[in-house]
Amino acid sequence: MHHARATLREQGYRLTPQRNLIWEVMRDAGRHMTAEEVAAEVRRTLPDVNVSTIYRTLDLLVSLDLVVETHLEGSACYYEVSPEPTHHHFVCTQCGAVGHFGDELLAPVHEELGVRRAFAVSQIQVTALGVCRDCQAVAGVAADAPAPDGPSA
Amino acid sequence: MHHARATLREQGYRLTPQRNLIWEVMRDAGRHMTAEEVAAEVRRTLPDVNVSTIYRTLDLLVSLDLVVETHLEGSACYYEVSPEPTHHHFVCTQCGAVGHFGDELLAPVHEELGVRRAFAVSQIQVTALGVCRDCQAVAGVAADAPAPDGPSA
DNA sequence: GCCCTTGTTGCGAGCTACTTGCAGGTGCGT
DNA sequence: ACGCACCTGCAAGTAGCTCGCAACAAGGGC
Repeated sequence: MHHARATLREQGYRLTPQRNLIWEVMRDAGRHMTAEEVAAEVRRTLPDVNVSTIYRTLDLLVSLDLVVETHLEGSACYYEVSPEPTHHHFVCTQCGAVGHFGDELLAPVHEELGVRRAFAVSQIQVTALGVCRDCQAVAGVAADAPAPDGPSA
Repeated sequence: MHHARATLREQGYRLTPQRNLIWEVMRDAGRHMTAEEVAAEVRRTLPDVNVSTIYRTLDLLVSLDLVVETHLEGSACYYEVSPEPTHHHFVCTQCGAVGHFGDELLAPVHEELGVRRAFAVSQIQVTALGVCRDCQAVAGVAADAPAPDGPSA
């Protein structure tokens, strides 16, 4: 639990209340968050934390492998505490629900790139977009009245 | 070769010089490009094409499945003419070289999501980051003098 | 070939997500 | 307790993209 603090200290970085809090927020959330969301959560405790501090700290945590950065769909970048084991995301384009699946499903990709093409893979980013079971059900019910193609939320 | 023009007309969109040119640029490039790069190339022929036209046209081509949108690393979004068959990218974080691999390597992922989790996958975006064979060779040679941790370019 | 309608374009302002430079503040080694 | 190097808040700046609007032009009808 104090893993991050130890790592920071070991690397000669200072333990500030902001860094502590940002780390705790990420740990407690246990899910991917945008920098904006992290900021909002952090400010419930320390209202004056600046967004540049959030970005700088997230970048620092990423560089220490304590946090990973993911581009799900959309413009913003998502962060979450480095998961063990590695996993990937699938996102429902209708309700935004996010699920996970394990890296072992990418074994053929690792095999092809690593072994056959001599490419040293450091990271694979995967995002599957589609429609989740629940939204498929809703779409089925709503099929009588065809939905407009814009998002309804 | 006039595939895009036919598709546009069929869907009731107008064939403008800008749209023609943007499509030709994409086809001739035969690689992924940022909107910025497309704009630069387009302006060699039509200097006054506005960036909003580039974005609108790229969005249109994406919506017609003539072009696909990909988030490689970095902030900008990349576009390329829809490849048949579907493929994914791996990017060398040192030299920026981009390679492709086929969607069939993701069969286990399709299986897991589609069959076992009832998630209707519409699109999977995969980007593998790592170091290509050539840069590994360079890194090996340079290993005598350890590199600083900041980017040197 | 010309006209008219309506889709398209260029322009400029605006927006989101993020970065940077700097002056003042603070963790922590001593 | 002290001091200084690292860190923070602030505000201005940037990249990449979007939007509203008025002028323009594609292409169907004649």
